[in-house]
Amino acid sequence: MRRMTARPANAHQARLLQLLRDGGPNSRAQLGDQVDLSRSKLAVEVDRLLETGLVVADGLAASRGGRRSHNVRLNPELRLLGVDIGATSVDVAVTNAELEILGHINQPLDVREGPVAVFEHVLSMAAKLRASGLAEGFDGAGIGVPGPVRFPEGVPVAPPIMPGWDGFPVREALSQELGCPVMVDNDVNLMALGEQHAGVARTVPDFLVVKIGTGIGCGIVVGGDVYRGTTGSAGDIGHIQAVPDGRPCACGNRGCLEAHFSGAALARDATEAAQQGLSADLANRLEANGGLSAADVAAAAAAGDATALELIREGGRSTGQVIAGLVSFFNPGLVVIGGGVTGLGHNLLAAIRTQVYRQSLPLATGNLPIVLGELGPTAGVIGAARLISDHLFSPA
Amino acid sequence: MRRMTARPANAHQARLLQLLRDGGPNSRAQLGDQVDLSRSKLAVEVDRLLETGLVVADGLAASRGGRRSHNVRLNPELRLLGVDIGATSVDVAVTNAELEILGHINQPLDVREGPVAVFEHVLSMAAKLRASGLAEGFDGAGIGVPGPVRFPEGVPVAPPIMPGWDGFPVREALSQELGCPVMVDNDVNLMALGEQHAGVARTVPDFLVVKIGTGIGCGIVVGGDVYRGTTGSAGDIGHIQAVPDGRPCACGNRGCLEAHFSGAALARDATEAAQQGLSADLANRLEANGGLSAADVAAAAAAGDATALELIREGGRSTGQVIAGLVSFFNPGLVVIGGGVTGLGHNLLAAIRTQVYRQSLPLATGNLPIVLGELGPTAGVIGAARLISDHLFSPA
DNA sequence: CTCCTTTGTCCTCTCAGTGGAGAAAGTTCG
DNA sequence: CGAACTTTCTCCACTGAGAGGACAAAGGAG
Repeated sequence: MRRMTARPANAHQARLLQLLRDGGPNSRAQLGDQVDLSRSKLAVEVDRLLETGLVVADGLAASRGGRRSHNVRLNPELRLLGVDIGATSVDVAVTNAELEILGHINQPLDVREGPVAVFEHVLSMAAKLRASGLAEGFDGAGIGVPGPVRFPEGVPVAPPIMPGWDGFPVREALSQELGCPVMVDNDVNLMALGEQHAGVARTVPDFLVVKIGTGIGCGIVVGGDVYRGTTGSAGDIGHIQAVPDGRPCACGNRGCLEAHFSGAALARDATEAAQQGLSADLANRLEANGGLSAADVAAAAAAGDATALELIREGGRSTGQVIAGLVSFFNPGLVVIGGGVTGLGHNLLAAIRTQVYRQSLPLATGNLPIVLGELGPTAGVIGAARLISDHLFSPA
Repeated sequence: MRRMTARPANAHQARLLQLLRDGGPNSRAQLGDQVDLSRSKLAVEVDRLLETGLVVADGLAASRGGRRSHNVRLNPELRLLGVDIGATSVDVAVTNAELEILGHINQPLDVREGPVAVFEHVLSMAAKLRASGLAEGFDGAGIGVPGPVRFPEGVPVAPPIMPGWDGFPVREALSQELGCPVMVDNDVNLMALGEQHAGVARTVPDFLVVKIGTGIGCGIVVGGDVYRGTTGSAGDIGHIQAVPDGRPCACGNRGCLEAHFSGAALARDATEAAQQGLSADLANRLEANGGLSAADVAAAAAAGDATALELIREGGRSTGQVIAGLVSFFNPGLVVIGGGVTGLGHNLLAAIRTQVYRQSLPLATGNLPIVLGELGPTAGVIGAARLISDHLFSPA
């Protein structure tokens, strides 16, 4: 289904669209306060945007002491698709042009089933959202995948945990299927974009987002822009050595952060502890569920289980150790912790904070907040919508 | 002594000045090939630059098959001062506007003597260069200091190795003394700027420069611009933990990279080895000089001394360990090794390379050159000149 | 000497954008 | 209720940056 493909004709229009996206419906006068254009020029550009259909009239605004102004807003019919493909599940959401989530579906799915199978699921999830009346079609889609991406082309490159995706033309294929522009990025970068747009990082130009899920990755934002590195693999911190001569890792080295702490590692450690009889609580959960996950450890810790708590602390120490190095190097204004294991909550956060504040120099940590992400499981899809919105709302 | 304070009036003029700086004398026609301006517009801007005196006529160019064109060049009378204050010595150089070094003085000097004493030396060195006929005055100066700097104000902040400099208004004070615009930055950032301008990093947008001198620091270039971090301490990698529970460091932690490898650490280790009788060669040098420096270790290694070689290898391993983490995180297109210990040369480089290529993922290291800096001791002063030149050649 | 290429200058035309003036629409206060 | 003040929006003349073409100047190739 083809949709309106209008794009802003110049930087002014792009700026106006972004203001309307981030600030909601607005009057010409208020827009004028923010853009340093003469009223006449502003009126011309707004009229042109109205002509394209990207922007529509939205009634009268409240008076600010004089004549009431006519509001404009982004066309409420516009629909963006945000897709966040994780290692073990997929999130698909529909948003309007203001990036408000109108519908959101999550479904477990192993990314290793390969691009064709995964996209079948994604497309059927998108169809389901469409069928429920949320959208007639999509004006753009952002896709997050759990591995490095050659960003300009939207193609995964040598992704360790998703064999079969290497070189698959994700952007082109989905653009064809959906009939709309598509942008592809690493899932961690999208999480960073999400937290920047609607979460804790709204006002910070330089920050890091550490996502601890099945694996561990890091989103890097420099001067308000996501930094992706030379080959698109920036932020790949899962295989930084956290423990010298530590556990063997799938990558062939020893002591990688991911081998010592991640959703997968934590589940494995907990299972081991349960089997060795170190924790009755964990053993019970193991027996009840036939397996243990990070969520079980979180629950056990919340119930006061010392072993679970120690596992979390130990993981926080390893993670904090690595983050401390990144903080010294990058000197961010904020560190956001997110991903599946945010369920571990403040126990984890406290362990990470302790380690970072102890190991980095005061100048770098002096005024450095280390916080949990605000958006939880929606960070990825909001970031995906933001990604494509930035693309659509930039000069053609 | 006051000099011409003309600045480009717009972005076009700034761009032209930068082209003339980086490409040397050039004809209007050739400039036109590079700037996407109409010939008429270009002529107007060049004429205005000629009026300001920043640019002067430079005779006729060779024919390109038709009428010969009139060359223009940056005013050869322009003089920039590059100052690189290290922990134990100071470099001062004079360049023309094309950043060619016309004169260069190095002088040992302990930065801990404090800003007043150091600037006395710097000013007298500048006066010496002036007296030798290289300059009548300076149109701008760039200053590098061995510690974090609040860049916009040009003020060192909480510099560990230079007590007494904290908050000293370096930029303002020197601007007053020299009567010209001054910019101040971390010495490692200037080294990065230098290698970017005239060294190995000319064509790479994202790269790291690791400077191993008395301490260890890292310059970060993102998208062609130096990244300085939130508080100006980005790249401060000397206190990243390289060896868990390793040697105590002045910062209060243990196992910091700087404690295990740096000019200072290497000299100390070598002295220790000599005293323990592990190396006859080093012992001889110790006796001859009354002390050992990194240069002695380099000489001993070159002469085949196994102990010296092992010290270098061990240091390279620690450094490589840390760099491997940075490479995974930052995914640079190039890593440059520089600083005082480049005398250790390829032994060090080989050890670093081995460690990095082993520990980082192939996607990040696949096409990653790790090389020694090209400019040696001039990188800092060239970078300093480049810094102030970028400032002068940007719209006012 | 002729023809072609390159360079530099001049002039006109276009168009984005500014900065009013003034009309339209509301509020406040006597 | 009306007068005075505010705010919003539209219209229009004016400015200035810049493009682009015509043409002159200067040189090379044959």
